[in-house]
Amino acid sequence: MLIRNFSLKATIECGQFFNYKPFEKGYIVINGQDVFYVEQRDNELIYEGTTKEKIEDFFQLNVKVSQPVRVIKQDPWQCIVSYICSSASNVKKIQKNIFLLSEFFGKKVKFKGKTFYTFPKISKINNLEKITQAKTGYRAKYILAANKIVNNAFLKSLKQSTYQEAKNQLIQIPGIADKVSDCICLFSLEHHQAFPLDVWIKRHTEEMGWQGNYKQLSQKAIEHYGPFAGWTQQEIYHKIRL
DNA sequence: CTCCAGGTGCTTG
DNA sequence: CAAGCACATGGA
Repeated sequence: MLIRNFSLKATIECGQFFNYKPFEKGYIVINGQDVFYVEQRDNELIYEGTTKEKIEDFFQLNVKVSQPVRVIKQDPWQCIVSYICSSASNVKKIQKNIFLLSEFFGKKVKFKGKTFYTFPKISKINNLEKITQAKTGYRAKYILAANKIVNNAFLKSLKQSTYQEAKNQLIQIPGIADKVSDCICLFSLEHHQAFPLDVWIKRHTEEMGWQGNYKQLSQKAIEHYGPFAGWTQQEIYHKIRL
């Protein structure tokens, strides 16, 4: 598949998505129940174990934004759990949480001669002791609560909601507030304007001379960067972290 | 040993 | 509202 102005490495590793493992010259990606392999060769994207349609969906190739770091569209439930884990943590530790949760509650699959685990389906992450064993710390009780609240009806409603409505539903889940709900909106619900404000991005808004609380800063960003503010946020975040 | 990490919840003023 | 702190865990 041909793809220009794109960096698979930057897109996978920039901290928006956690459930991957470097493999051969590319990555094994685990998105919900899907396990597949991707690799970039110049302007070409090679994949195995999945379909063209799923690759296009995952990297949102229908979105005509041309930049090295693309916003990934991940499985919403996996995204919810991942970002509950993200508070006061770091990428490496979040990955550890996700890998362990998958091992304890997910399904074992063989792919390219190795063993992997799919992300647990909704309602499967139902044991507080095991969730704690996944090194999730004080977030364990939030994950358990999320597992109770999130069901098919919740997800269906979430997918049909506007950005604001989705945020309102997400913050009903303990462990999810302004920042995490924005991450879920941007990284799994196609709300491209969502502009997650973490410690790094807040520094950027200060440099822009913007002031106010989370909601006010978020609105400023959307006014300034437009309907794809979230994609700009990823670029800014990537540049700051380099 | 202390500090802090892609925050959030709870308690106070 | 906004400020201050606790919260598990692991790396610097």
